[in-house]
Amino acid sequence: MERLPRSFFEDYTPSVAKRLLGQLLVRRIGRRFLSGILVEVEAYRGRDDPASHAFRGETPRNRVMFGEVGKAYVYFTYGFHHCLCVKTERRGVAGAILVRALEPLEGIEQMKKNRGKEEVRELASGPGKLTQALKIDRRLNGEDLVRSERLFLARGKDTAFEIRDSSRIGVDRGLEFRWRYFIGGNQFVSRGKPKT
DNA sequence: ACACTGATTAACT
DNA sequence: GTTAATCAGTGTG
Repeated sequence: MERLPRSFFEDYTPSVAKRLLGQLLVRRIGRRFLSGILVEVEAYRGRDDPASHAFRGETPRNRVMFGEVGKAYVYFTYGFHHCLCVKTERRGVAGAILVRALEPLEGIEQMKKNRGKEEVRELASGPGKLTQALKIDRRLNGEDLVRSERLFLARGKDTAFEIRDSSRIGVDRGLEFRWRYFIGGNQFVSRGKPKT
């Protein structure tokens, strides 16, 4: 299994986001491995991006978005859900990619238990769903995805797919940026609706 | 197929 | 005090 190196993440966030499609997210809990293919992501930046948590600068919550690239930014939202992002750009410049959906690969039975759902399509087809399926919460905020044994990214095998884009889901600002990217025709993409 | 709502927390203004 | 990078369930057409 070839892990993604630090240099993978040190670039303009929308570019990294597109390259992240088709790669693997791996969660290890004890001896158990849960993994999936990234099929939907969204890019967020900083001062130039009104939809970003980092738009108004650094705060205790978003500080990972300003640190070393390749780390996990995990936040809690709507009083219910955790979301997983990957830090990009470079130290001191805000950037992160929200992982919005996975095509489950390993550990599907465990994911079903974690989610309380049987249909594979319901396991990780949304940002809050995938963190529940993989048992990701704020204890993993700041985790180094380049080195961690508990949560990391690896090279995917399939590269033959069509990348589609749209505006980002669940935000009403920054609609001019088409920074949501997903694999065309993939069954595991979330069914959230972009405004454009 | 689509719209609306309740759930529940914490960060931010 | 308000809002949020969401989800599941319910009601309507």
